[in-house]
Amino acid sequence: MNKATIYNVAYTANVSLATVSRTLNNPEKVKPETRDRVLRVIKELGYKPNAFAKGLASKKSTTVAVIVPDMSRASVAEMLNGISHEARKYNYSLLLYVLKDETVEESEMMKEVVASQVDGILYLNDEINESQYTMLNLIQDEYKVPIVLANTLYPYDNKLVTVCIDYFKAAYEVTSRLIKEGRKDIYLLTTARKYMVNDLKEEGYLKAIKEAKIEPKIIRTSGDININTVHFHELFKDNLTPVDGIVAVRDSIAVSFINTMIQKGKKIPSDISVYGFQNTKYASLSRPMLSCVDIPIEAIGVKAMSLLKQEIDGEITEVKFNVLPHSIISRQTTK
Amino acid sequence: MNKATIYNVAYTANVSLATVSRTLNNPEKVKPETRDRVLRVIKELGYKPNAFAKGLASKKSTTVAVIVPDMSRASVAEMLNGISHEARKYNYSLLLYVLKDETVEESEMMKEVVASQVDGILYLNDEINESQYTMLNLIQDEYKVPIVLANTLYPYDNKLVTVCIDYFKAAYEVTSRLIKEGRKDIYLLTTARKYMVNDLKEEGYLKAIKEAKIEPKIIRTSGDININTVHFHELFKDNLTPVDGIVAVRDSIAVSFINTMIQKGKKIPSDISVYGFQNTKYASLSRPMLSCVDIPIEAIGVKAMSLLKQEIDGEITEVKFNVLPHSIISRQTTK
DNA sequence: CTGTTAGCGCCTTCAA
DNA sequence: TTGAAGGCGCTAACAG
Repeated sequence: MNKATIYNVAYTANVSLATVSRTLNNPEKVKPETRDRVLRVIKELGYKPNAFAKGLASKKSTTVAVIVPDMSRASVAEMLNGISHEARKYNYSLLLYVLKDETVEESEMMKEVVASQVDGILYLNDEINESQYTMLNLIQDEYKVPIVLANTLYPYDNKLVTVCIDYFKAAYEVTSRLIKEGRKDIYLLTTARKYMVNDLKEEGYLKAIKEAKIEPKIIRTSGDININTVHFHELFKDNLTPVDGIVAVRDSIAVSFINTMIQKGKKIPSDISVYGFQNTKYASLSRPMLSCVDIPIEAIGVKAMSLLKQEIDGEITEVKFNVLPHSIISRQTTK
Repeated sequence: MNKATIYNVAYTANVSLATVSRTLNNPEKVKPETRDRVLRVIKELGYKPNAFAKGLASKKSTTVAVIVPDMSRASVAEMLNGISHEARKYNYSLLLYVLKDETVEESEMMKEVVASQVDGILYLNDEINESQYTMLNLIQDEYKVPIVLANTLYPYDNKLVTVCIDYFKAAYEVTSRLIKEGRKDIYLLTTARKYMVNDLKEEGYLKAIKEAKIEPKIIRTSGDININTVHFHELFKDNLTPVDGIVAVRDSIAVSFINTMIQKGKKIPSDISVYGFQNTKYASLSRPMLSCVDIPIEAIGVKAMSLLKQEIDGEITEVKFNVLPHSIISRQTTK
């Protein structure tokens, strides 16, 4: 049983508890010899400071909350790798909150998050709307707890620090590439549920389409693979609806579209060129391998965590929007 | 700023702080009228108990640690959905520790985990070996913190509560099915890094192979898609090596094998039948859709969390091994 | 450079 | 049914 407290250490090292606390938190303020002695005792006794007592006394937890929409989204999981890696550098712990199947209201949950005394909040929910943004802003102001948005954004305001890519531009670019390939019937495959990030992709798509003076075609489908597969089958049932280009807002949607169409005898990319979005494992595991926008998701996680750490340390960052560079990966589903 | 403490509530409700504490933790010990009054004030003031003070005083955190090997593994992410859902029922928080890219020793990290005062630990790392198991056991005994293993197991001992499926049997079953299909050159595709769960799958495979008196063929490859794709290309380069059946320890390995072989002109399943393991999204997104062992991963998460909760509450469970039923899903890569 | 002391906010006996 | 008081383990002035 780890009953070693700071008192035990102080006693056997023949110092006061204050000295023990110092060698741990401000080593430079302790004479090297005593410091070494204390350190030795700490090791001997296997002493680890009690996180609660420390937090209560110092008002800091070295813990940040991570709010995610759904763990099974590949992008979220990969971002967490980056966040975790960076957090370890600062010795920060991660408190995980999954919004999926939410029974409590989100604002209520955020208050619980704050009550858990986290030093900061990482918000990875891309399905953000105005009321949520306002709520987050309120939380940040009222409780003085810094919040960083990662791989999402709310472009109409800049109160919250944000790490993202230029979704608009990325969508514009891939759509333009399809147009340059000579594609005329280019569909955007997006989610039925509307939200900011996908709205931006839609705008980028529309801009390129309008510039080329061709007709925009948008299919709003489910994020669920099984549902959208059925949906695609239905939509292109007769094989008469012309389609020769695809921009999908998620890799998984692109892959299930490809599977559906190949089953119908279409050739990819000769008949239809396809771009996905994100560059998850789905993209490398599809056949043909999916061309897509590469979102540097781990880097976004790392950057978000490091900015949050800065905010926690009181280094106010003037630049709220941190737009990381994306790239376009040409694999086998485009020419 | 949420400076509302228990004192504020007590003051404006005209009671002592003890009463406030009671209405929150032992409501039945408070007269309904006072209780209602206190509750009203709590709401008015937006009071949320400080988690640190509460933890320090009560010695409980209502927080469990979740130790995972790598977030980007689909199985891990999906299990977390289940865990999170169940944890919410008990109002438990999740502290996330990712082992990937570990710089510190695992036993050292576990001590940090314990120092963070979690009430219990969920260990989702399937790459467990004897020394780790011993270490976990030590932690559980020494610090009196319950540990539950989820989707992994160490079959040679039964000190730790475990939730898993019968990996051995599952592998035996799918291998047997391939044999019944008339397959003769059945490969096991497993990871180069040896670990318990995959060793069990290997044993199940070997048992079926031996019973059928055919030759076992095992390929140990990487968990990394790009690497194992190259590996498969190399191994079956000449197209002369006979192969007509596959059991892969992970869906992703099965899918990359399929892609490689189809590229070489093989037909699935007429030339080669393939079984994967897990039933992740990769299985439904492959073409043809992957037949595989279905591991009820969310259910494992739920069960693990609920057992952990029981242990925390002192309800010692006699049954250490909880083997959940798996099933075999026949899709398009088998006859 | 080190020790003393007063909290941090809450829970939990013990009395009343 | 309620209140008073001690203490959980640690940090952070303030002295020395």
